[in-house]
Amino acid sequence: MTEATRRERLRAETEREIRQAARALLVERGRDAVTLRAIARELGITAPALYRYYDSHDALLRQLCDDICADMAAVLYADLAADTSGHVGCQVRAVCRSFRRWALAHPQEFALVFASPRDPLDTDQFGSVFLQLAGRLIASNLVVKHADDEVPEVLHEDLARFQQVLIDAVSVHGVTIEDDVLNLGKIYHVVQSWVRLYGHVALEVFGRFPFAVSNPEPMFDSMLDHMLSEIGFADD
Amino acid sequence: MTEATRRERLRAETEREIRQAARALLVERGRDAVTLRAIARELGITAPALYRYYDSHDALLRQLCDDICADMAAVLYADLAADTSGHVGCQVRAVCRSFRRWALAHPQEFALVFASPRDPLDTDQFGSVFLQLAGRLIASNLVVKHADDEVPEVLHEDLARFQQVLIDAVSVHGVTIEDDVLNLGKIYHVVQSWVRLYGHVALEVFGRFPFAVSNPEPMFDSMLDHMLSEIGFADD
DNA sequence: CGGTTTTAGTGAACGGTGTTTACAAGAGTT
DNA sequence: AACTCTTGTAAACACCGTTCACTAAAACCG
Repeated sequence: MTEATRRERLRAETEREIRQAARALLVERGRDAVTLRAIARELGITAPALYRYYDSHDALLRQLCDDICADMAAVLYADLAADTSGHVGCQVRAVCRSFRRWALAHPQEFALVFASPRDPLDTDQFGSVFLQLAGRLIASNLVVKHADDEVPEVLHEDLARFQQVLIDAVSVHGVTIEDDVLNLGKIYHVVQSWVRLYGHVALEVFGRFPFAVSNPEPMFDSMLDHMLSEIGFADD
Repeated sequence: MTEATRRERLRAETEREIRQAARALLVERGRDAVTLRAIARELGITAPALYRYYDSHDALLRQLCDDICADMAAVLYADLAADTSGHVGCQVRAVCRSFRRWALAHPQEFALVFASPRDPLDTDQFGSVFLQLAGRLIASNLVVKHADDEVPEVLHEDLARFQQVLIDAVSVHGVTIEDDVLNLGKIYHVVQSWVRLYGHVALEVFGRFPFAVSNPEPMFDSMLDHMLSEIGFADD
């Protein structure tokens, strides 16, 4: 069965251990603790050996980002699947809550993936996760509600492109979106929802609300309510 | 006039140069380039000498954060003052735009101050800047519009405390807020506005919109419009 | 099988980092 | 002038990313 040679198996195993060690260091002692020497120490090898697996410390960190995104995606998908209500509104709510929960439980990972200046070109898995989830949820049965003329005309081009990206993303998985379900107005509100979701979660993770919030969860839920009703998921 | 001794003046000057060098390094070559040795090199001294001014590298970074906040505050206040329209809605818009402009022009600073995991205890100047600006603008003549019962009851306590903090913050500067102008519903919407403002700006700075936005400014302005109308600044 | 190539790992080295320590030299004080 | 306080230095320690020459073992091949 395993076509891999002995050497390939060992290499894959070592690579797995490297990622695992890097992740543990990030979680337990922060971004700056993810050093080549610390990772190597964990594996019982020397630092230069890691260059057989990654071109540089930077490349390893990028890999780490991708791993984090993949793991987060798995969590989000799982929590989405756990919602058996059949109501899209509930599903959206479940995913948003899942995102917040994940971010609060993994602040270092969140900071690395979602709050580091980076070139917009290099994309990790996050983009596709977002597209898959958003696309899937939108495609289901979102009530058509928003007129295109609500959104400024300058944005039409970008939003139309994003619309196409969304359609392509879900069509890869066999789902098709009818044109009347996904208009520009709706796309715009999806983006606005992402702004609010991300804004709240990041502020909470980074402790940047302008006052001490003793219990942020109801505030988040309240924000979600407004967000969902605004986007048309009011009584789903 | 200058009561300071010669030594005190020299010390203050050196400290100023340290901050200046640290800032330049952050701006030009990123957070990781702000090293004690690099700063010392810039001043023509040796690294251990910096320990006469700061307890550690970490303490220096914290000072850097405060400096950044102070500078940003100065920019925001200036842009606020530059708006001579007399309309509070225009002033809020001016400050929000100023915040976005500053963040885009200073991504490294923004990331350091607004997107680093930190203990919520240690507060830099940002909190007071926010309070001053928000308080001042709210105090002016915001149309009463939002009922308290819109906000979940669990939030009342936190929001009431924040309300008091706001009142105190502006009263220090001689401004008083009448009770009927600042109710919990309004406070809640102020917080929600901060969520959206921060969310958009951070997403733009970090390139984390789910698709390539070729021209984010109109999207920001559009968001601002919705935000202001929601908070009651519609036709000010 | 025997010889060759490919590979994963080592150890030493280079220049960089934060931090501590012992020490010098000047400024301020009495 | 003698003394103290302050600001700097140089040396050292342990850590960092990275390069390079080298070894030993695995894989390949005639």
